[in-house]
Amino acid sequence: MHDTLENVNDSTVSGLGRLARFFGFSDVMGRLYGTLLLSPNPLSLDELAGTLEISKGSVSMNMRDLERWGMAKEVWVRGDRRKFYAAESDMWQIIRSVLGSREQREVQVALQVLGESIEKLQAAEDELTPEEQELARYYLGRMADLQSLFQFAQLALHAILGNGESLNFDAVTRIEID
Amino acid sequence: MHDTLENVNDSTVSGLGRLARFFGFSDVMGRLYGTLLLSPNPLSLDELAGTLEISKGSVSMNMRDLERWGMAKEVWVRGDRRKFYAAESDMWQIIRSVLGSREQREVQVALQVLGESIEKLQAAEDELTPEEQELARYYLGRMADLQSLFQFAQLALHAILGNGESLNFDAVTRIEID
DNA sequence: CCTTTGTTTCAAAACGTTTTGAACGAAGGG
DNA sequence: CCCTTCGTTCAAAACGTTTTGAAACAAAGG
Repeated sequence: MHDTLENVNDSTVSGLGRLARFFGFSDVMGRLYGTLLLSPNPLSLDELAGTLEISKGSVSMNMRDLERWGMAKEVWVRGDRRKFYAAESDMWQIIRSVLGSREQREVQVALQVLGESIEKLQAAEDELTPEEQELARYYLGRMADLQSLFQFAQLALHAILGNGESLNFDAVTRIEID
Repeated sequence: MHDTLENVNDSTVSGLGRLARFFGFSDVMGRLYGTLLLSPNPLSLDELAGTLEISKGSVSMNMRDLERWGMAKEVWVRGDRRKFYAAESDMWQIIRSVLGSREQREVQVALQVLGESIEKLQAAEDELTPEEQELARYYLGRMADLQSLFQFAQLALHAILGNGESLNFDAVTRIEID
């Protein structure tokens, strides 16, 4: 295969590995996704293992995760018993899937815990010594700061995720914050 | 100290550890920041090591990183040779610092690499066999997909970072995507 | 200067994560 | 049925990261 094609393939695959890492996935997941993305045809487990030079076991486990996140799907090839995989090509859907389930839940939990902390601090006021009361007030101030931060994150996520519409990248041209 | 105060402290500190991890920092950095955030007074290196039950060496190194990212600052106490630290309380500034330098650079690099790949593919067209040409065209399609994705990320970062104005959380109320 | 107190550095150890490969299971085909 | 091919699982090994603690260093104060 021509050098240029190989170079482009390499840098894309390793770049997607890096991106996967950044989002808290494994490097291998990103590389598998990249390999599939740059393959016009679906690839078998053995082909993936061969191309990336990793064990079949690793491919098997990581492909399962990729499927769980909707980043790849199985493709059935008539008359072939093997599993073939293709990359999910709608990247916006992948972003939505990750931001919408994982990230949104994180923010949700954080806000929940903060809310509970605030309630507990307020409820306990009577039992506190004067010094403790002062500290409790201080804590309440910091809790409020953290709350604003996570509320902002929630707003940003909602804005990006929209109201359930699928969103074409090329149509995304303006984001505004007041 | 009252149970409620300890519980709130614990969950905040460990929550910030989690958040730090999420952003690719060390757990300890987040916990140190949390401890400082919930302390009305600046804390010394030994107090931090004692509170979090980690070694002084670890505190020393992680506090340096916190300072590098502008998440904490030294506070000089008259007549005391020790270093005292306080959390940077403007969280928006921290977000700006992280998104603006680290994340933005990542996106920048990705776009750069993609651009180069596209150029290389176009430049090499003449040297390719017909099959390779077909693959090259396929690659160009995928490169374009990735480009849109990173361009979107760039837009989102710009929107959040604004044009250099400092941004009050409570004033952030609307993000729009068309 | 020397001592004391505080901080930084860094190699070794502890720890956690990822990868492997062999064993097992499943699913045809002969 | 047995044999072959493919996929999955999981314990052990490899690997990478984080933590520690001791030694070096720095900065007063006596």
